[in-house]
Amino acid sequence: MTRWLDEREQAAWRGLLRMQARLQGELHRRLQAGSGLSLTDFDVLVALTDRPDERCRVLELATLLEWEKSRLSHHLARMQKRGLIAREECDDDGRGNYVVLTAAGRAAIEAAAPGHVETVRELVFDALSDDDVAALTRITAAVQARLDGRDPR
Amino acid sequence: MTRWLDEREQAAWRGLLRMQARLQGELHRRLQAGSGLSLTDFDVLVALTDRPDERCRVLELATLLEWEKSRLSHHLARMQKRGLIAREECDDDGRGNYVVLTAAGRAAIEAAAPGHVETVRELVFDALSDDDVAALTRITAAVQARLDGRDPR
DNA sequence: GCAACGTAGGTGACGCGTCAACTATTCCGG
DNA sequence: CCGGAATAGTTGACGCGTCACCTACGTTGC
Repeated sequence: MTRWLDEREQAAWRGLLRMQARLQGELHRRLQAGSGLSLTDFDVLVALTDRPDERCRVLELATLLEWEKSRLSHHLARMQKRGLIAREECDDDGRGNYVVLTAAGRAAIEAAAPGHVETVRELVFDALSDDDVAALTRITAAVQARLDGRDPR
Repeated sequence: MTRWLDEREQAAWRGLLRMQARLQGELHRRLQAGSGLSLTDFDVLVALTDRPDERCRVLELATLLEWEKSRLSHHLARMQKRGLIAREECDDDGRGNYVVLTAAGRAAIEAAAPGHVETVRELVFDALSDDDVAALTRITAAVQARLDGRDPR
């Protein structure tokens, strides 16, 4: 027997789906308009900026981002064409490649970041109380525990 | 001056982004594996099933789903090729088209729905308390109010 | 009754993500 | 060392979403 969602659950579920779609759309549009970067470009550039030497092996980057390697490979090819990143050969492993941030890439992320954070704050955190923020952290952690198969409750 | 996110805010934001990506991926994979439908197919079929006569004008459907008309048009073309929906001409408006559910479409959604709901329950609602569900509803509503420009706080 | 405009819907190109297959290198057991 | 397995990364085909543009029909005003 299927346990269908009751009224309260449906309201929450629909709210989540709709917020997700709209929020991502709006974040993407504003970031793109303000800086020419996509949300995914942003994630890649942030990951590279977080490294001390602004370089990273491809598969390690894929792990950091939790992306499939093929998705990353395609995306890096496009970003390279736009001059945001470059590749460097790896001395100790002939198969490997480093992805490195270019000057243009660093400039792009530095130009984009403040506006993006401001948008997140405006659309999300300005709308939430401290309790809401705590609840959101708790909720997202609980769902991810389920996704991990780590079973709480 | 940019108001960067503090620790608590970052934890919540990262949690939301990560949960979003993982949850959608898992829902998609399971639905696809169980029924051959994508999440978007599912949305289209649900919208049609909700109508008394299982038919709907294209642009009205686009409004219901909050999709761009061109996205819907492309998607309907693919679904039509797979036999899930069909089109019918509209008598009172020579430009218009009805999208109608086929027998195969109805069969597909009826086969897919119970498992999908079960997955949502298992991955989300089984992990949440009543308070969590209420908080989630509140949070998603607050963010959407911001997206609407309806400004609470 | 016809020009101007609005509306319903489709199309083509392009960027993106996934899947499966592929190349090139390294590792490891004998 | 050498043959097979594992690993790093790329590629191509295909489905999907967006944007800009297009066609065809309806509406409205003179």
